[in-house]
Order: sequence, then C-alpha cells, then structure tokens
Amino acid sequence: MRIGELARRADCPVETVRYYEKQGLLAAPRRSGANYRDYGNAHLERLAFIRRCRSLDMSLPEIRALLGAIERPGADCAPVDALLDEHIDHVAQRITDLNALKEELVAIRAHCAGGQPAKTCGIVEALSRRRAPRRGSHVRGAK
Amino acid sequence: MRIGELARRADCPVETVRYYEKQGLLAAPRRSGANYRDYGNAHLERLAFIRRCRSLDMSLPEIRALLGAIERPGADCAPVDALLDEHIDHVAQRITDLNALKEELVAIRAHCAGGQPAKTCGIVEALSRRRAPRRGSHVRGAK
DNA sequence: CTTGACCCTGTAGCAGGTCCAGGGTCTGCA
DNA sequence: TGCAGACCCTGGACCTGCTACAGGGTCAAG
Repeated sequence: MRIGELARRADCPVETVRYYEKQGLLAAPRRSGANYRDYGNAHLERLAFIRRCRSLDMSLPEIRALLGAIERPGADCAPVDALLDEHIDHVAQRITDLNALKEELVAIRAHCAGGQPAKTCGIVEALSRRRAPRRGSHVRGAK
Repeated sequence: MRIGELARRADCPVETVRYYEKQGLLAAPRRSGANYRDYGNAHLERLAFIRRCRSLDMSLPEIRALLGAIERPGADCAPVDALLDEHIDHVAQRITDLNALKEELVAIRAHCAGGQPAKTCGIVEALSRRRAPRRGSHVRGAK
C-alpha cells in the first residue's frame, strides 16, 4: 500500500510517517517504479504500535528503546517491563508536580478580593514574591 | 547592574534574559559606553515576576497578556483574575489527562507475567492493540 | 488531454529556550 | 604597562515532535 493508505489506516499524518522513517523508527519500505513508498502489513503494525506508544506519551527515544528490546532475538520482556515502569514513574512524578502547581495557583488566586486597580491587586503582589523553590523535578522539560 | 548580576539575582540564565528582551517581555535597558546592557531595580522586579510566572508554567503569551493587563493605566484586576482562572483550568485539565494516562499505563503493565520472551509478552501485545481514543483534549501539546 | 488527487524531496517554522563561535571589554595582579 | 581570565556583545545552530509549505512528478477518471 502507498503512504496515504498506511497513514489513513494508522490514523497518522503522512508527513509524520516520513518523519518516523527519517528518525529510524519505521523501516524504509521498498519503492515502486515511480519512487513511491510501498508498505506491507508489518509496516502498518509497527506504525500502529508507535502511535499507540505516542498516545501513551512516550518519547521517540523511549519507543526506539522499546522496539529494540522487543526486536532483539531471544530477549525476554524484563527490559520492556523496566521501560514501562520508568515511564509510569515519569508520569506519576509529573502528576505530583502539577498538583503542587495547581495548589500554588489556587492560593495565589485567593489573594484577589476583586474590583481593585490591577497595581494593588493581591494577585499581582503574590506573583511578584519569590517562592522557596519546589525541590526535585521541574514540571518544565519533564514533557 | 550588568546582565550577569541581573541574571544571578533573578536565578535565570543570561541567555534567557536576552531572549525575553527579544520576545518583548522585558524592556530593553539603556546601554553603557561599551554597549553593555545596564539594568535597574525595575528590570529585576519584572524579570523575577516573569520567572515566577514561568515557574507556575504559564506560557510567554500568557505572561505577556498578564503584564499588559497590569501595566494598562487605570485597569482593575478583573482581567488578571480571568487569566489566572483560565490557567488553573488548563493545569487541572492536564492533571485529569495525565491521571487517565497513568491508569492506562498501569493496566498495560499488569499484562506482564514476567520472564517470557519479549515477543509473547502481554505488554507488547497490549501496546499493539488500538484503543478507543480518549475524548477531548490531548495530553500532547498541552505542555 | 486535462483536472485533481496523490506522491516525492527539501526546507522552514512552532515553544522556550540552550549553546556555541567569534569577537570586544574590563578588572586585578605582577 | 602587560596580560590572563571573567565578563559582555551579536548572530546563528540546535533540541522535540512534528507541521506546513514550495516546487516538482505521477496516476486515474472523465
């Protein structure tokens, strides 16, 4: 099948398919006479796998590692388990960070009594104060 | 003060200070004879404010809007409140999304009995299955 | 034989920075 | 006075994970 059909079936933009190929996640297929990519079912399955992992918010390097662990002949699933556990930890950490962030925002929001000039609003003042840095992970970059 | 001192005092990389200036968040200061940026206390306060907002995970456009709302002469704090409320909603939505994501990951992780060849591992199989798309917002791009 | 849908490559752009390269300047010490 | 090393300048490339062109080629239907 050609790239358009593959993309439609995997629910993935055509450009993204080419991007995954360039990134080495999806094997380059053979080409037709007109230099069109020609995919088989194995490609479709692999692409669906990648998209599923992406929908679970794994990074491309993580997915690459996962594919490597699966593909390695005779490998057992211990590295796969480890990868998934690590990913779950990332997500859990992110949730913790965001909850702290939300608490902080709500606390700041509570400083406003409403109807005041912006300059004297408690929110503006609260946003100007420096905070003790939350320790450990940042939300930023945790993507 | 020069950019290095400003950056140190606001706990912000020097390059980022220049970046904020280019993005129009921080006013360009006057220059010394050697073309060095020369900042005052107002700049430091403004930079600290921006960093504080960033640490609360606001985007640069959000911060720009916030600064605009505060700076506008005679403005009251209603737009500031609205901005903050909207931001809190974003964060809350993100937490909801991530919790769903984590549940899904944990469910997938539970498919592994351990010690099997990777090819037949339940995780790999679970990751290959397509899911009913979670409705609404994406986790991705929600940054 | 032309129209429109599809395909190709390569490049530029998004956020929010980070990190050079290749220069100029300033400060302290001998 | 000379020089080392810390600081500053600009402009550009790079990161992720795409997305969106531009400028071309191919193919099937009418």
